[in-house]
Amino acid sequence: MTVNWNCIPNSFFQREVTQVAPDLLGKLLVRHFDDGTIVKFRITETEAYRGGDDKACHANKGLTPRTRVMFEEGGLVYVYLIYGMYWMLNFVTGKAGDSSAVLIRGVEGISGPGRVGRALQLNKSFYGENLATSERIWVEDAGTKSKYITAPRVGIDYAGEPWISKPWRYIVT
DNA sequence: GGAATGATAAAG
DNA sequence: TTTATCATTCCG
Repeated sequence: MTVNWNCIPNSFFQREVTQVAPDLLGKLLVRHFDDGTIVKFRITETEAYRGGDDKACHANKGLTPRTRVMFEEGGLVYVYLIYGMYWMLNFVTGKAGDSSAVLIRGVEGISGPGRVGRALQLNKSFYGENLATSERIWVEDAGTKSKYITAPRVGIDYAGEPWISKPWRYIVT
């Protein structure tokens, strides 16, 4: 069964995270639920988390079992349970060893990254899911380009400057 | 402003 | 083992 014939190839994600993040805006996040229902969400807000120097990126605190997938090649899913109740949805970007990822911060009709995870009924089984081969979650090109603005990222005060001020948050206008 | 709520990581 | 820390959201 090829329900995801239109999914974006992994090569899309294997670029600079600061390019992938704005490119994801306006694209369709597709969720195939266990009961067969397919729902498509238009991505309206993303944030780039760059490996290497960026202290706001989880992977920068050190390679752990949880952040390991970010060191893999782009096109994988990184899900993270925050505050014990919300699953954050991230896409791993870059080549193997780059430890970069894009946080899906908002989709159309839903504001807030925690609510995105709840709407998608995410759980830890999505950790490491490959967007190109998954039959549960993937991304499609909507064929449209969206205008967007940039802004500083949210909720990363612990990272300190200059990372707090980096305009790596992308919002569809 | 502060609580809810659970996995993770670091310390003892 | 315990404790502090969260890429958040909702209620007052």
